[in-house]
Amino acid sequence: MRPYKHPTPDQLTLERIFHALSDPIRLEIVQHLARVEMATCGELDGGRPKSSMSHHFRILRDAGLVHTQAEGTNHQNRLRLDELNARFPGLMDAVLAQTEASSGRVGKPRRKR
Amino acid sequence: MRPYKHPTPDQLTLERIFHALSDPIRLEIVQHLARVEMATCGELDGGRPKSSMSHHFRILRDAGLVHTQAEGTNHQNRLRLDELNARFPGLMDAVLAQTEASSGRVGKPRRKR
DNA sequence: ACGATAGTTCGATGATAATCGAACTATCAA
DNA sequence: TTGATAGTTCGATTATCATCGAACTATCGT
Repeated sequence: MRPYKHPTPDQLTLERIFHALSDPIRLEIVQHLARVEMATCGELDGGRPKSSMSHHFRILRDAGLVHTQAEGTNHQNRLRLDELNARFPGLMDAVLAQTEASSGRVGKPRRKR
Repeated sequence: MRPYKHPTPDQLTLERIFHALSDPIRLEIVQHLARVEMATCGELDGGRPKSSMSHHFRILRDAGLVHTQAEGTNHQNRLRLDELNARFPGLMDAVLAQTEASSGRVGKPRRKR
């Protein structure tokens, strides 16, 4: 299970991406990742069970929105911003424009560890 | 039931819009509307039952993507492009960029009126 | 090797959504 | 008023999806 499978840019579809972003939790994850550049799953769980978070990250990964990389015992996630901008110009601008305005925290207040 | 209820731009949410666009039929409807400016429900049904189409148009309407106006016995739909561009800059660019490239017809070849 | 931590996978449950026929509403034309 | 057309609403069925506990895998530190 370790080496995650990420779709290549040409495999991305709007439909899949829109489905991934149509869930409030996942939309917040994406907007949060834009602010912090990188985060582990645990940092964004907001008290939700790990299995739920794993599920959401998988959908974001499969849609091509997020890249996940194992680093020791925890997994770093980052937005695939460059690739998304290249493939769907404007899309992420729209998604992330909301971000700067509303700095509403997504999960835990912001870190510990 | 006649006078449709359309959300105002400030009532639009990305989440709702993304959900609306996460269905292949609805995504095609939107991309098609961008090409033809206006169309009745029947023009885009692609052989599907009216009740299904009515359902999809309602979701597009409720999400604020489409404006529907009754004209006699048939109802004209148009994309709310200006308002969408104002509220979520870049979003529709991304959605419609696919359109010009792939001119794949959505429903029936292109009817009268 | 042991325990702890981070995350995944599995499976069940409940919620949300798509599909479609049938009945209904509204408008127009004869 | 009758018939035809365009679309909506209702209700049932099915499919898709989110949620979460439990068991599992992998890595690190001691």
